[in-house]
Amino acid sequence: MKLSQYYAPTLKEDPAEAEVVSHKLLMRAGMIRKLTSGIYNYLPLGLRALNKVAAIVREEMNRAGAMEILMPTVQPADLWRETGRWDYYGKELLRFNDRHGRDYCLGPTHEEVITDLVRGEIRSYKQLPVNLYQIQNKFRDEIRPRFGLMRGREFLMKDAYSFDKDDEGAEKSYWNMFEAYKKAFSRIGLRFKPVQADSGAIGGDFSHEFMVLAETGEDTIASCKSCDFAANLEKAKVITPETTCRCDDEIPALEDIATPGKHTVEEVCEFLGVEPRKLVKTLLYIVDGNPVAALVRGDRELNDVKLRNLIGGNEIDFADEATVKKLTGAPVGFAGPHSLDKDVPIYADAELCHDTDWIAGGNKADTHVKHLSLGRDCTIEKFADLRMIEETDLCPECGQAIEFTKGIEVGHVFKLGTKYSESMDAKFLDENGKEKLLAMGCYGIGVSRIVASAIEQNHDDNGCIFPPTIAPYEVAVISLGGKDQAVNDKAEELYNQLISLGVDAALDDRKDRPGVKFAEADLVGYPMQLVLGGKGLKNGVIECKNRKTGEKSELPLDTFAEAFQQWRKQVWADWNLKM
RNA sequence: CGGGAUGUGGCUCAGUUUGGUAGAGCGCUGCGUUCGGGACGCAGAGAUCGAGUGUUCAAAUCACUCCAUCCCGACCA
Repeated sequence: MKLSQYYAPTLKEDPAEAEVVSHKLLMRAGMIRKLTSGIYNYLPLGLRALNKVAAIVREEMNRAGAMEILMPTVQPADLWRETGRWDYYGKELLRFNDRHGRDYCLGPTHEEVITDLVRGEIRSYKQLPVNLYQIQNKFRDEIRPRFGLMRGREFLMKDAYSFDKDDEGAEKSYWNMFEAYKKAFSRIGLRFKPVQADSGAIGGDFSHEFMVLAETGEDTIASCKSCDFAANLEKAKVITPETTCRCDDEIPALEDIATPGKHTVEEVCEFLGVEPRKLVKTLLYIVDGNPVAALVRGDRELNDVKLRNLIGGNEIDFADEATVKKLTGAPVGFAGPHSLDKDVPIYADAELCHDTDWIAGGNKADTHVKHLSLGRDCTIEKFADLRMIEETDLCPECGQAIEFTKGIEVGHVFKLGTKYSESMDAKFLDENGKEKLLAMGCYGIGVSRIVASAIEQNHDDNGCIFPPTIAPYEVAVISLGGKDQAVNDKAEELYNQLISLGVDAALDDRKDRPGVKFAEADLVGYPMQLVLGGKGLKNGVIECKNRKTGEKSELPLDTFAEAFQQWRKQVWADWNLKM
């Protein structure tokens, strides 16, 4: 590629719309341009990086035995109605009609289509297992797209679906994908971590997310400093130390206390002069249309995913003001567990049975109660792990200290079970001639998001620092010849030589001043830069710079090919990558 | 959807308070000088001031409506 003829419009200043580094640099380096909110054009450089990521993912998928297919972006509503997700999926699903008024949507994921594709075709256990994948644009009408490629509405994704004859096989497929993901992300050059995750709306038995470790990550990971444990915050179990249950301790009778205008835990504590840990926080939720109360200690956060999973619900939301008033008889801020509407089941965090004599809301305006006993004064449906893990908590697996880090989710693997095969009636005959449901798994990788997260993880003040495996071009040959044709000719010769060696090389043969070329090479983030000037040519050397380490040295021109390969090996080694 | 902000040459922004000739820097074109870390001089091109309606002799500027974008929140296989 010759830069003099290339389309890569760079920007000197950060675009106003960009907030995070990857977005700013992707724009500045001329790799992407926004079309509209959350939807981007890929320019030549950006597309090349994207394609390189896709190529690595494809190779690892193929190597793992998956087979590539391509499904449509437009999907008929009927399939989504079969699984119930037409109603359930919500506004994220972009729906529209064709000229006949039939309902369609843009595919945010393809469980329905793939299941439809294989049902009827897979009739025998002898055809199993099968793993099919595609690399295709997805569309999700995100409530709030942001951060450029990190959370777009249209984005490139690799999604794979496995079909097995039984649970054991499905689990094998799952771990097979898990390993393939580790290989792919390692090859790309990312620092990442697989973490336990909630399987969310897609359902299923268990699931892992692959997180790229970066400050700008939208997710928080709790990981153990001593063992392998790592989990998304919403998934992380909290182990409550075993102590005696104190719910039935003898304590004074329940008593009202006036707390005029004190709604929050903080206000109540300050007003009464007590520690938040002596309060019971009562939270009212609506789960699939039914009211539910959840109790956590005053100084804790409720983890609503845990609550939802405990109840086995789908949709969970805070109760609105009117509902709270109806259930408690009081305005928001005074809910308590002792005199709630009888139809509201109460779930309490496990920690709460280890103390008593609580302060809680009074279910009356401007009133709280003291001397509350959960055993005596209320009916608790169940004590369970309901709270959010905190950094001071101990590892749920080994009991050692944990830490919180930020991560970007670039991959997610799910063991689905028979959720979709059941609703879509995808069956086969097993060894005994018995009809059985296909055991499924699904596995996603955010290809475009990887490009952004690679930049989040690897950049400096001057621009991107691409890992050599996914850089748009691995090497930039920068000619500083100007009017000195001998230098320009030699630079072009070296560039051609690199190409014949099978290296993705770019030649900066533009008429610009050296400073401009250096600045842009750093901005785009070619992992290797080769700079040829008049002096170098005279001395028979070309200068080389490792973008990652900043290290500069010289390569002899007479044994260039050999010297280059050696240097290249070193650069890859600095990335911890194998060629 | 709730809260906040912004919309002025391709880009970054000033001008709006107090209505009166549409600006700067970067980028772009031409000429010249310069040429190892985003050069300099001279001369140029380039704008329905987000859209509509209204107030006014006069609107980028005031009022109303709408649209778009960004940030915070809820949401998120």
